[in-house]
Amino acid sequence: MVNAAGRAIADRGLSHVRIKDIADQAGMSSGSVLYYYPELNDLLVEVHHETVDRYYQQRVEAIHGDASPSDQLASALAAGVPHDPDDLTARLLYEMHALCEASPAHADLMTSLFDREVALYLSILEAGAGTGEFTLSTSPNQVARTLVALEDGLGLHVVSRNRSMSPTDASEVLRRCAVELTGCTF
Amino acid sequence: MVNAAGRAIADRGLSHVRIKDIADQAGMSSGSVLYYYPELNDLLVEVHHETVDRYYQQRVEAIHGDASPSDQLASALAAGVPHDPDDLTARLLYEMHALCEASPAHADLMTSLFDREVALYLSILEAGAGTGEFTLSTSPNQVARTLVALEDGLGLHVVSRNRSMSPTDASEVLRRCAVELTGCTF
DNA sequence: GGGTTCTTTGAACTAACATTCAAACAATTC
DNA sequence: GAATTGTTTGAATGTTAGTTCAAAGAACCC
Repeated sequence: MVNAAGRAIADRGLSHVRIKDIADQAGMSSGSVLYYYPELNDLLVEVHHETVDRYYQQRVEAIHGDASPSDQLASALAAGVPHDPDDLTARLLYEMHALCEASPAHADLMTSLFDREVALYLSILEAGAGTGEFTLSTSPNQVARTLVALEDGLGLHVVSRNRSMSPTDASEVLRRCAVELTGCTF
Repeated sequence: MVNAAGRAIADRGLSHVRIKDIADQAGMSSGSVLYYYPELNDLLVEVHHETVDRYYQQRVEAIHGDASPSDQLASALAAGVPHDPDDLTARLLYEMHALCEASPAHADLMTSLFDREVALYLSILEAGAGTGEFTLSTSPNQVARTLVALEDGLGLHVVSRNRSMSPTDASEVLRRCAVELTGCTF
């Protein structure tokens, strides 16, 4: 049902989604949706939660097979930008940003994802600095925050279908910036 | 009236704004709003247009008084991230991103702002490369696109009130990244 | 099987807005 | 100043989607 809600939101947009849409996606009636979520925002929070977890998990798995920090960085970067403007997870994450101002629960989820992504990069960067593969231009934390924020900006343009920023363009911008900040050549 | 609509949207959020809200902000009745904009989306496009123009104008003016490319870059960067999560213009720009998938008019506006911001950085970067103040790590276009996308990512977190990314943090991340990509020390 | 609780449904009800429009009002033209 | 055109209003209407709820159905327990 949380998945159904996610699909419905990605389909119609967060602001236009109806209870009926969620019910249809889940193959049930709107009464049943209300039965489980009398407070509809609770459902949105669960969708957000699942989306954040799924996204973070994807990123962890993306670097899982790689041994060297350089390879890990390359894999992390490749997974950092949506390859497709219709990417469900990416679209949901951006939609959810709109809810963060009004709802502390959503704000916590967004902040926690940011923090975890930064921590993920941080571990790669510190490992690479240790082996001498990377020569960081500034503090590891600063570099990690830069990469995460850059990913978010690039992803926003990809998902919004900016014609001057294709998924390929975005990957390339991110890669080049990472090369510059880490001194690592892939 | 376009201004009134902008205020109403920033107040209540794009998805919750009512015709009555716009009418109230403009000091007229809802009938009058419909009289001028039978197709309400036309009004949203005008709001977007004005917001994009105003934002770009602010950025041009921010660098206006500076003679050297280094100073111009510093000023451009300082204006590149909202100082306040409630910044009206920044909030509107992010709200409008949501409309770009469905409406070509909005998509054009977003793309045109991106292109103009890139062009603005490009002119500064090429000037600085000419005087030898900057040593660009990669193509000027690549650097310009990186800075604009990074601004957008940082701004998104500031506006969404990410507790791990204050306006001050964001400015610092942007500045450091620019130092690295241009070799310019402010 | 009878009883109890949990689920599901969809029709009826409600609330919130958008939209229409006749009438009043203001401005402009000749 | 009469006529015409442009503007504003707010009450009436229509539409959409959220919400309630009684009744039916399923699952479970003794």
